[in-house]
Amino acid sequence: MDKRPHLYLVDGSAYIFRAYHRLPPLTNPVGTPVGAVFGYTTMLWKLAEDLHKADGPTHLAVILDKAGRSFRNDIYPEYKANRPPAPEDLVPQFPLIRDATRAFSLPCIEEAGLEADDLIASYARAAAAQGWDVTIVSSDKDLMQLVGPHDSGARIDMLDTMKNVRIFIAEVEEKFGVTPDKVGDVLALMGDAVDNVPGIRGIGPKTATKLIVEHGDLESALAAAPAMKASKLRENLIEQADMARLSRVLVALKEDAPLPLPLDAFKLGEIPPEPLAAFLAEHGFTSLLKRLDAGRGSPERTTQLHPAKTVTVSAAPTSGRTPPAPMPPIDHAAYACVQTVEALEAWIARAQSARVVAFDTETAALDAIGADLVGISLAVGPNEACYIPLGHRGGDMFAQVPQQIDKATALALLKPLLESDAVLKVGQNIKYDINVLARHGVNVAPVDDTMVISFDLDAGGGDDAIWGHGMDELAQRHLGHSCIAFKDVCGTGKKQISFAEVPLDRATAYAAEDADVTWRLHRVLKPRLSDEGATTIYERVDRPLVPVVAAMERAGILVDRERLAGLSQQFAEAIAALEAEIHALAGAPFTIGSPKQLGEILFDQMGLKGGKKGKSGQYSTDQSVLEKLSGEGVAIAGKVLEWRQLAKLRSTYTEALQAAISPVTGRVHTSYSLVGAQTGRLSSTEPNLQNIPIRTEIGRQIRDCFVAAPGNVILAADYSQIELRLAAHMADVPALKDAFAAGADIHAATAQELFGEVTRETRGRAKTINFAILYGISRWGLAPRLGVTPEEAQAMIDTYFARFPGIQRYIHDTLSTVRERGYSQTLFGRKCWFPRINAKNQAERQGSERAAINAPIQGTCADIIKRAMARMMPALEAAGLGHVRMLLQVHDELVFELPETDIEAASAVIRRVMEEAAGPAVAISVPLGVEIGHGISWGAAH
DNA sequence: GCATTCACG
DNA sequence: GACGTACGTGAATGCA
Repeated sequence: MDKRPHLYLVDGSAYIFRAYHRLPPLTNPVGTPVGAVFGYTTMLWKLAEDLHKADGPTHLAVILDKAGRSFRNDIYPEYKANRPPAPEDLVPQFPLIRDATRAFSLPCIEEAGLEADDLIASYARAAAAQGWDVTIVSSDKDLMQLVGPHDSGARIDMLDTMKNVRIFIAEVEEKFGVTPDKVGDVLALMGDAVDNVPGIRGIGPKTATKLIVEHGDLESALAAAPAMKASKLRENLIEQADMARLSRVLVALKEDAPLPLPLDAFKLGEIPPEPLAAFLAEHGFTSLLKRLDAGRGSPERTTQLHPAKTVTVSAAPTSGRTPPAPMPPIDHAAYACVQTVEALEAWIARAQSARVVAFDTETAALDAIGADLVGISLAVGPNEACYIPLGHRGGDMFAQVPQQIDKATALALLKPLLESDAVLKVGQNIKYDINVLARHGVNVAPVDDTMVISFDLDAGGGDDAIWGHGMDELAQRHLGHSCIAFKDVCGTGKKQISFAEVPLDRATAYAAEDADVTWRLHRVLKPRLSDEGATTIYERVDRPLVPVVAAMERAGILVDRERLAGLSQQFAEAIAALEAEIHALAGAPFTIGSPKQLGEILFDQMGLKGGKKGKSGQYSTDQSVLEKLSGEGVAIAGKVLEWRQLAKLRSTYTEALQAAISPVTGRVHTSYSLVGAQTGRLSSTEPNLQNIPIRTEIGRQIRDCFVAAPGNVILAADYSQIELRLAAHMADVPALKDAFAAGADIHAATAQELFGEVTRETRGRAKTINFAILYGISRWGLAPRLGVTPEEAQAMIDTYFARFPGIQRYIHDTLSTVRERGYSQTLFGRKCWFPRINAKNQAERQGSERAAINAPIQGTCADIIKRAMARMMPALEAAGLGHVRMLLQVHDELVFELPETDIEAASAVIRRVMEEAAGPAVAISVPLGVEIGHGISWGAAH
């Protein structure tokens, strides 16, 4: 079976305008400006590389605008009339675009009287009609009208090569709030200043979308105008209806233009290297020329990187995704150690022209906020990597300090590269490197993170053990390579040395390998995002979050050390007193903290009733067991519970938090993991600031130790019952949705439905059952929590399902999808894999089923708050509140620090951003409630 | 290194 | 007749 044809239509004219503004003003050897041409050439090169991918092009054509009038000028003379002339140094580049296209031996189409958009539309429709997939290489919003599936089974999508983003229906909806077939209607209402399409005065994108969503299309919106309440909008809609209709015609694409060349003429074959080489040489594009030459000299490498002579379409496999072509094995001897400014400048130039550079920072410790920068490694291709030592010392006080570039000098040279919009920086857990470099005044952007990409592709995956996303594991899994172990370089335990003391040859092998592996992982993993439908979650949710979370970690939070120390002392005294009491009650001293000893004391020595645990043969002494005993009047049980609470609070919180205060900033900086929870939640470590006590009065005192700087307040904003709201929406449960819409107490409303009356007792039971639903319910799980028999629990579950019928359907549909596909998805498309969903072992299988029921709900909640976080600072800045600091995220809560004078203004922005965070990608049919509080401490903010 | 316990959403 | 139970985390502790 042959691969289905896939036509790429390159919007050449639009591209060079963007490239011109994005790229530096390069000139060729004879002084002609060629910056935009270089960008264009690089793009074609990249597209040619995609030949290897299953969704890469089999056919390709470049479409250009022909100078002069188009048929739209006949309809509306002012069309595009207010365009300023092209910049002086862009004009001579237009003809070079044609040269570049010819150099690749690619067809180039232009037609008088037609704009590129019309030719693209006509070709796209013609190709789709005969069952070809089509990718329009452009980001022009007018062309978004074309995106979507075709009756023939083919699909038309778009590719923005500058942002490296695929645009399909979801992305169009994200931009316009409507499906692609309605984009023309929205454009007609809002008009287009650049093209001088009039639209309707006073209507921008927001109103246009709203009108089309409400009324369905342009004519219906215009027809509905007289019935609207009197307003400027109504007046304009009525008065300028004809302008809107004219605009509708102007923005419509001509989809039936005669095709100057038949589709078959666009078939891609070998790209002859000679004309390309001549063109690259003429314009001084030496980096590309070198790659082309390298390709010609070594055919194996040619096939993986270069659009040279061995590249043929027929070589593409027939179905599925093409595995990335093999890369040469890791060769540590190929790595360079950069010790002079000249060598560094050469590497920076290579990275600039490669446009993608993997990099990694080495530090003296694992603390991004405080550790010293020891070196930086870069990679621009497989085995094309270097290490730049910056802070190495001799191994001991007598050894010589190795030759290194001065740190400040090197960073000043690297800064433009690391901050350049035109160069993508790739890292493995790049949040760490962002934070290290932020301390040196370098703001790394734009970035890709191979760890996060891996997570968005494979969360929860793996056959038995859960797959990790650490570099060593990824290298093993995707590259078949075992990385040099850190402990082989620095040792372990007492003999461990700082990376700063590692000799340069070994440091180079280790550090440059990290960058090389990261570069290779990026090459393998990034294309999978679009192949496997993970682009949206990565590009719209997780990727934008990386710098945001990095900034939160750097901000840290102030804790009151003296107050913590006071609590610690208080707890210690109480613990000592309890210890004496417990030993007296037991009749002998023992280690209270040992569940094993405690179990023997309670159940063997004292002869109390209790059960053994399966595997270890040890008595269970957890809270529920001790509470039961305590309720039966066993004094020692209550004392142990009290002892455990205080011991926990002291060791995990009051002591550990004091130790966590950074000597550099005086604040506590947690580290968030973006890949820590399979559902998409963040997790927090060192210290974990997502489990600070709040549920008991005694624990709550610890929250009071998290304070605002003088003159500031802590502001906490919580989504109220968000998981239950999302469950109501996702399972489409009218009774629950109505209750939320009415602002009711949801547990009370549930109690009313289930038990016919609301008392403290029934509300409590309803709350338990509501949670049980979110977690994947079972009669045996519910029964002990309600203190009823499994049969009684089952009866309540049945009543719940009867009253809220959507729930059972949601559970059933979710499970059958997961069984079939192997993964669940959130409303935003985040996948979570469940490899054990069809396990033979019932316990294992049922465990997976419960997790699979919960994952879309918990994950959607995570997606929503992540979107809020990514939008928060821009929204605050727009309101003149850029100094507000977002400090913490606790799953459904965001914590801020701000001057007390800004409480009101900031609250309004924060509430709006959080409430609207699902849109426009997803419309939730239940309001997302946000509760905001503030005070001098985190405790006081609740 | 593993099991147990318990802090949070 | 089992499974021995709610979902998702991280840290401290005791013990082999």
